[in-house]
Amino acid sequence: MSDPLLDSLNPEQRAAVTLPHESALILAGAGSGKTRVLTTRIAWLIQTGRVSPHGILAVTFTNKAAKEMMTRIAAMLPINTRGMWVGTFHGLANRLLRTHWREAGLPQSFQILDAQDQLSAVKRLLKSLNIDTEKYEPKKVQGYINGHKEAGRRARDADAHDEYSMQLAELYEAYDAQCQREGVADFPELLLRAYELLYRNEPLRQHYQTRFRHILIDEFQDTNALQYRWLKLFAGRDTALFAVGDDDQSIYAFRGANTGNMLEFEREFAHGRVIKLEQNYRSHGNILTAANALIERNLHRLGKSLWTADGEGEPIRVFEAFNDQDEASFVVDEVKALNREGTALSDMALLYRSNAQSRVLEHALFTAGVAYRVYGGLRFFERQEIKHALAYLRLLTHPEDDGAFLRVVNFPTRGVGARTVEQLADAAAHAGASLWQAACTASGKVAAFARLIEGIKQATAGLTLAETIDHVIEASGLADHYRADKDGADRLENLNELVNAAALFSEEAEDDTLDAFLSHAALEAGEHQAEPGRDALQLMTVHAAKGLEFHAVFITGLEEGLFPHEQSAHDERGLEEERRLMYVAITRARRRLYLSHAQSRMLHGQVRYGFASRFLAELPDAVLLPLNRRTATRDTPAPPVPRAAPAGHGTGYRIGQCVAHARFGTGIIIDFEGRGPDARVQVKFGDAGTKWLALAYAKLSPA
DNA sequence: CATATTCTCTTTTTT
DNA sequence: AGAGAATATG
Repeated sequence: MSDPLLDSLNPEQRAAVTLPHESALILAGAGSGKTRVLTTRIAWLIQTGRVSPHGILAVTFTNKAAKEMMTRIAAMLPINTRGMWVGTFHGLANRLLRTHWREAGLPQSFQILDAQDQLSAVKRLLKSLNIDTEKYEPKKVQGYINGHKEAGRRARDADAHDEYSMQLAELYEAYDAQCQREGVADFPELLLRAYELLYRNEPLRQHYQTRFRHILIDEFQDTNALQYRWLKLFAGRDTALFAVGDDDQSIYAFRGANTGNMLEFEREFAHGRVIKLEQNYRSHGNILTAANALIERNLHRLGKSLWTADGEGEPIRVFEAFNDQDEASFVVDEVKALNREGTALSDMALLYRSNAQSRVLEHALFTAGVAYRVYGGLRFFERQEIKHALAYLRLLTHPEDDGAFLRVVNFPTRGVGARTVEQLADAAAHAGASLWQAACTASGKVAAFARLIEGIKQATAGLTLAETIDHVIEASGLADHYRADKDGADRLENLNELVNAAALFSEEAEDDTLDAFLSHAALEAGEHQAEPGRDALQLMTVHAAKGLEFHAVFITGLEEGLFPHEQSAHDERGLEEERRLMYVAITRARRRLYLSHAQSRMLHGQVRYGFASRFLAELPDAVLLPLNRRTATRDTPAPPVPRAAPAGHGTGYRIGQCVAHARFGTGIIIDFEGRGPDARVQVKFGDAGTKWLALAYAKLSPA
């Protein structure tokens, strides 16, 4: 029997899509059609009448993935998908809490704190309790709180044995109390609250457990402890869980993702029903050979090996540059050549381990006139001018929000300084009231601010969302402030863009209240720099590249200390995660892959000398094509000789030079100090690390 | 109270 | 190098 949904699937994919009503784990390698299987499964379940859209819960990690899933399902099924719950963990938790806010113990219009907001809330708490921020760093406290929430632990469940941990637990408790008082919830709180809601509320739990007959989870390897418990709670006796993931692509362990959930899931739910999707439809053979060889070095994995029906394809090109600039110019040349041969710029990606590395690359691209687009960095709803405008809006709908109050009480400056705010905070604390309430009974400039907000509230009653925001931007003085600022043009434009975003939101969303828009802003921070339509080279970190694919991929900065990053290279777990990251990077490429490293590069304002990444050595030589120094032609500049590094005051050594030591082996001179008999050099050795050596004693020889 | 200056800290990041 | 925060100065 032929079914158009299933015809184009391979046997494993088809088996996964048509699994009976039981839980199962799908181990889906990179490029094996993971999303396709997930969406086809949903379409198949509905089309064959096994479940109505109402009985489906599909969870992803990013908004992008959720949208993609919706689009694909809609393309396969000509029915309305309204009743289906498809979204991110946080989006779905938010939906649940908005519906059952009373049972969850939240105010109806509770606000969501993003990571920035949360950090300032923590700082504010520490300040109000007179806590030494040297000893209890705000970031650490935030990490502590989130760590516990993500493990499903409240302050009372935190183990506190010594003074330090007891204090942390108390801070956690006080922080939650502050949030409750102000009617706000941070990201992990959304999940924990939703979890507790269902956990404690039997009828509600039963309702959802009966309703969702199929729960499907994407990128299962990225779930943390709380998310896993969350899923278990939603699953009733008759619910089938369909988890799709790839342990080899787990790159978020550093923020709590637990690959162990996959093993746990297999034991608890799948009972051995595991389907491996190993046929890769993306990359040519050599690229997969390299990826497989690399990932096999990891000991902690479920085991899986990609293969392709395509040919070997081209070898992987490896380039060693003198320095970061040389590397960048190599990339530019290759990109231009590929582009001339017909590859669209947008089908090529430039990947790096950390955002800071993009600068040099951008500079070279800009100079060469190559269009490019950088992903990452500040996103729309995270910009300060946008956050200011949103804070005014939050104050309108939810005056108890002290965080919002503090953000804008003196922005634009209206003569309310730190001193005044402190007094206000004292008054509020005494009266057990919010800053807003205290402000309403105050006099002078604070009272003027309160009148301003009241005035805006009245003036915007009955206006549409976009009109309201427009009014707020003008009446608050934000617009004037940025108009007066000579560098404010961009910010002003962004504020206009916010009004447009609101208008668009009103058109698309079912619920276009101010509260809904604010949730939207917090949960979906917005595209990075939406500038579609233009053909541009894609620049991003390896993390940001997960889930994407390109004709040609450049992985740059393959040096020890950078990739693998030195922070992670010390322990086995960190190193395995770095290796998975490299695996993700390699498997982004369809046809052509470039790996480059530089002998030296500017880092934190100074030149650093590094060795080639160990990951390069872990790839089989047979698939690599070392590109020797480009043959200098008339129009290429002479190869940059390691720049006239400060000579070692006539000692015959210079920075950047390779030397050999009887005991430590070979290394590179990275610093120089003193002169004459006291002269010392700092040498970075391959195995022995970095050492200061006195030239008078150490027997060094040029290598 | 607002603005200029110095100091500090730099992995990855979604929600 | 460069941003953001803490701190000194007008």
